Amino acid sequence: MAVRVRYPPSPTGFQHIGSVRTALYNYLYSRGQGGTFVLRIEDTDRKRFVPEALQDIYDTFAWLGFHWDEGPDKGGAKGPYLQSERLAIYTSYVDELLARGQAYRCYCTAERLEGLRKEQESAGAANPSAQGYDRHCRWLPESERQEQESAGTPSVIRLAIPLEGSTSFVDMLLGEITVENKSISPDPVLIKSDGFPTYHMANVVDDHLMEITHIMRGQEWLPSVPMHVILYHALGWSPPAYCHLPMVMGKDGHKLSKRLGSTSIRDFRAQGYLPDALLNCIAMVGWSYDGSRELFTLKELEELFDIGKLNKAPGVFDYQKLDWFNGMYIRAKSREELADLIAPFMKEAGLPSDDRSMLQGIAGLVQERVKTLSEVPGMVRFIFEEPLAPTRDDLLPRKSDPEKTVDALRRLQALLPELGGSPVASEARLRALAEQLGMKLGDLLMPLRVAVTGSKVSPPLVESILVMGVDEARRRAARAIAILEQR
RNA sequence: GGCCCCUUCGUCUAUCGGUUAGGACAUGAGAUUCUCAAUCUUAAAAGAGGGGUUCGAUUCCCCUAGGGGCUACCA
Repeated sequence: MAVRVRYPPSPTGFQHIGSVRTALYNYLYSRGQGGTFVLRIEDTDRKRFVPEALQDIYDTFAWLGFHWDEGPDKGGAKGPYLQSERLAIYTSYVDELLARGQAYRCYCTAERLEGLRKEQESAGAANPSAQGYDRHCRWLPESERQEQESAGTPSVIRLAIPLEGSTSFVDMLLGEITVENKSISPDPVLIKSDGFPTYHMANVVDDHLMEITHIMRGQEWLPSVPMHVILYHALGWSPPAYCHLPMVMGKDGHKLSKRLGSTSIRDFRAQGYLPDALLNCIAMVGWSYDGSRELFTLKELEELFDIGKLNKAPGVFDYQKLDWFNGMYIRAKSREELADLIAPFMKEAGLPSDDRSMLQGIAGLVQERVKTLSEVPGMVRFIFEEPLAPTRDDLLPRKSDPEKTVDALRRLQALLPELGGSPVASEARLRALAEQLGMKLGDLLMPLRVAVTGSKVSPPLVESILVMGVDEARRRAARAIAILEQR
């Protein structure tokens, strides 16, 4: 049977590291198996729906560069792929369950449920097992049921979980798992009072109707599997294969959340991470190829991904490692590619971003010393905006007299117009000057570096000057000389 | 509280009974270098604890501990 997997986000927040990893593994598995990858939007919670989040799903995966074969934007034979457009389907199946007595209407009010919860909390250890709904309406006499119906009391529909026995299933990663029916959430809601299905109902019905063969998702779903299995059986279906992935956690050891710094993909994008780097890094949390190789393109991952190499233990997403990955990918780009990537960040920072040869020059300046694209403007701002006037202290190397430094700066200033062409040739001329003065090139250049860049730390000076233009560099050198000559 | 899952360097991981327990990030030291980076070399760094099984356990089983998840008319 052809493999069909799905990624079912709910549009309640932005796509983040954890959700994208789940999507990625599903995608990779579908590619490796020659299967189909389906996107299904689980928008059954009207209160939490945020339209921006829906758009974010499309934007994120377009940027990351992998896509589904069937989905709301793409169509497909098993649609619609928006759960809010499938309401009639869910009700028809729940009617069957109702008719067979496998589900029942519950008229309990939110207040009663709340009171029940409080009661159970205070009962504490005295009543260890029975937590959750007390199944009050499951045993409602027919007369009372009629009464509620004619009174028009709002109701939900609950699944009647078997009171005895146990339910088991096999997880591809975790093996066989068996749970006592007694410990399954007592009679979960299938249809809410607003007529929308809950996740439990919708995902079971849709996975079956969409002929999903494998469910790959985070381990936080593990506890609800027995209940889903019961639902499948109640509907006369058999469940798909399960594979529960280890969770991705933040540095605090908890499930990734907004508060721990940015985890949303759009934020990483804004900070100047490259999609390939991010994907590569995400893929390595919970899966590894052989423990030594860790640089992979999407294409390679598609071929190499293997469920057997998944890890069972949850993993912490390492931001420092992401920086390293990003640096590797930035360095692997060509000047031209990097120039294109840099342009929007220059523009965003209010710096020139249209001159391609200039951008390529900048790419050369920063390529080996930047971890994210957003660092670029700060690193090259001095090229476009004259830095604050340096102080004497900054200009004067330790243990060096002002006269010598001024003299060196003068010589440099005079030499500047002759620079040009290749950085190598320019550097050779400066090296010759240093030799002539009996100085090390580094010592000769430091005052000029401060004069030109405003800092002792900068991209390579010679190349920077060439990008900036020698005239501007001369002006700044002159300014530095003036500062040193002030008494 | 109950149920479920997990447990190798600080972090991501390799090992599918026999290894000096390997790699990577981060960290320290050194080399190189026009500063900073990048690059190269190098150092330190791990099998939670206790029982078994076995000629032999990081590896298989059990217990304990620790961590995480779930326990909604959210997904």
